[in-house]
Amino acid sequence: MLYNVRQIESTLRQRGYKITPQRRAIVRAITGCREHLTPAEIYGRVRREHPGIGLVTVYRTLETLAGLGLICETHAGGSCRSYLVRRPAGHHHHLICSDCGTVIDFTDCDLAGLERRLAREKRFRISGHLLEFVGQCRTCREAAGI
Amino acid sequence: MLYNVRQIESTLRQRGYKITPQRRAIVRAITGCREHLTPAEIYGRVRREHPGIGLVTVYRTLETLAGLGLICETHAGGSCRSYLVRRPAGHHHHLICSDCGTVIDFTDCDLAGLERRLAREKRFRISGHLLEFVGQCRTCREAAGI
DNA sequence: TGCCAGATGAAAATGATTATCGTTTAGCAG
DNA sequence: CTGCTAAACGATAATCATTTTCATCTGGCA
Repeated sequence: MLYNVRQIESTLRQRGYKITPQRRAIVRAITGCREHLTPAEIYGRVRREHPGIGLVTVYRTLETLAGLGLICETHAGGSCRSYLVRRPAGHHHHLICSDCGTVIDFTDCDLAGLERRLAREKRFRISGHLLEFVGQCRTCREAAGI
Repeated sequence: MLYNVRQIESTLRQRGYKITPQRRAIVRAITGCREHLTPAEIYGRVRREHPGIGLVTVYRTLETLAGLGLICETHAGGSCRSYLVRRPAGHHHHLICSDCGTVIDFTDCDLAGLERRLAREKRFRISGHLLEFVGQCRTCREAAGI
């Protein structure tokens, strides 16, 4: 289950954030795309229908949305640059295609056992983890095979 | 087991890379530190004993060393910026303290089952994964507790 | 309808990384 | 030991993502 425009706007309102045309456009761009997008890509899409918007506004809005847990980021795929992204609902991870950049989410990671063991052995209080698989998606594998 | 200066220089030589005083200094800085370092930090350390060195050389050398698998990177801790780092020997992961930045390596991740399942379900050919735990190390936990 | 805190956009600052290019040098051949 | 050459270096500038600043604008409430 992914958040839709209405849910995101409702959350923003509840937390005292104003609903501006810019924010609406950014939220629509993000929810309207199946793939993860960089801030620059989101800026490009939003500009089509909202030419006056500033890149700064995109950054600010993404930060706000990420802070509210409405969108999330990736780190692996190619360069480590902060890839901004879509909307989750709860704990999840990414499966990233190294060729085309498609990102697929998955939720069940089953790291509790490992986490417990590490916490004990290394004496850490573990608060979270980052897990990303990188590989070649079906489409790219078939394209490469030809 | 971690690579030492001699092993790294030997690998460089074998692959046809020249051993320059700058590379020596960079390798020494990296192997001489228990923690992960950013390119800027490495630059700072190397400059102490080799003031004329350029930051560009640090970047070039780190790229070379990473390409040869002699050093590795982190991504999680705080900002996603590419954290350059120490030397591994084989597959491993990181346990990062969110307070002091200490990085501890661990090797056994046991993700084979999950990887197989994802490959089957999502039709990916998985080539690698990134796994990092973030938490509070013993020292910082005790310091915070006081 | 008017007000004002919060939001915006332009422009500039910052910080990391990469590209360019003329100079230097490691390491090999002689 | 000496000279040669490809590789490496350092200074500088360019690029690119992100953040800061600040004057102006506006969503949403009184």
